[in-house]
Amino acid sequence: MTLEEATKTSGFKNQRHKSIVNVMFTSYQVKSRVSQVLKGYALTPEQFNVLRILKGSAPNPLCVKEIAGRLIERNSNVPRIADRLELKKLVKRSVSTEDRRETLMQITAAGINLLEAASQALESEQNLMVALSEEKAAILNQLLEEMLQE
Amino acid sequence: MTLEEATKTSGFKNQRHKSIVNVMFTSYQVKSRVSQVLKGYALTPEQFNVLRILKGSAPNPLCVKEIAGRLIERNSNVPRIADRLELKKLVKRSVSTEDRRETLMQITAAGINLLEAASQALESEQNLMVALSEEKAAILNQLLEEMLQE
DNA sequence: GAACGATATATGTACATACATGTATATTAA
DNA sequence: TTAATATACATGTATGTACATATATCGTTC
Repeated sequence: MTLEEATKTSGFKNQRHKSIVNVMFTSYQVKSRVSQVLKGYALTPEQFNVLRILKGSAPNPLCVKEIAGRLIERNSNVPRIADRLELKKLVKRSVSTEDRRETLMQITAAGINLLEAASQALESEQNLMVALSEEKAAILNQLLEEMLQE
Repeated sequence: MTLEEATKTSGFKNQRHKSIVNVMFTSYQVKSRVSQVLKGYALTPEQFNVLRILKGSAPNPLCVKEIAGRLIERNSNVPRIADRLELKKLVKRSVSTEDRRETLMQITAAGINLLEAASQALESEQNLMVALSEEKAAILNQLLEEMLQE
């Protein structure tokens, strides 16, 4: 499905205006496909990202602030995502002894197992999600980064 | 802020993998900037989009299904967005006489006024949001559309 | 070391998405 | 024409974002 079909709109003021809508549309499509794959593991994209960040630092725990700082969506409410992950026993929480204000989070063995299975599923779907050559993907990345400069 | 700074990640498996994260990151940044501008008009991006769609068909009303079909985010819950717009008297709802299952929505004069003011504000911020030439924006659009093909 | 301001996290509320289910109306089939 | 099915919308629940505020702890200053 193309952007125009999706929004039933053909009148963009200019290419830059179209880029704004296009980036949001493409992001939505990609995120939907990611969500579908993760649903098989009962994970939301946000929960998956928190697990991924925690695995990156395992076996060392990370504090909530550190996790929030690595998420794309900066206003994600890490304590509440953590609530759900803890209920599923995918992470453990503890109070830092160095700074008792900090809540440390650590991925559990069950969390690592689930994350690895989900990651593998996502990886094998990547070809379906991005129909671009490496060369074109590199150009796309360049343009996306340029887009946000001021 | 670049993608790598934002996510504190430098290890993408390949350019296509990076494109996935990059599209979501750029979309989030753009949507945040749009939200900021719209906040001055007490509108969320979703409310703005519904108003924009209704203005496109004004003075003819549209049914809920039709509006939902034109939104990027397909699972948006139009009745609830409509609730909020109606509270602010920006839209009117009525039952269709042709098919009493349908709820017709129509933008009010107040809705048109607010939409036009907000649109103008967004337009004048567009240069801040998209730091691309028209030529590069056209290439970006081409690549984004190619990305989703199967 | 007590008071003050800063910081880390938690929590409350409004809005939104994702999806299941309920309800009214329309359409189709028997 | 009635019964079954489909459609359009509304509503309930779980999850998440955005943002304001509360609470505990830390660091600093007097």
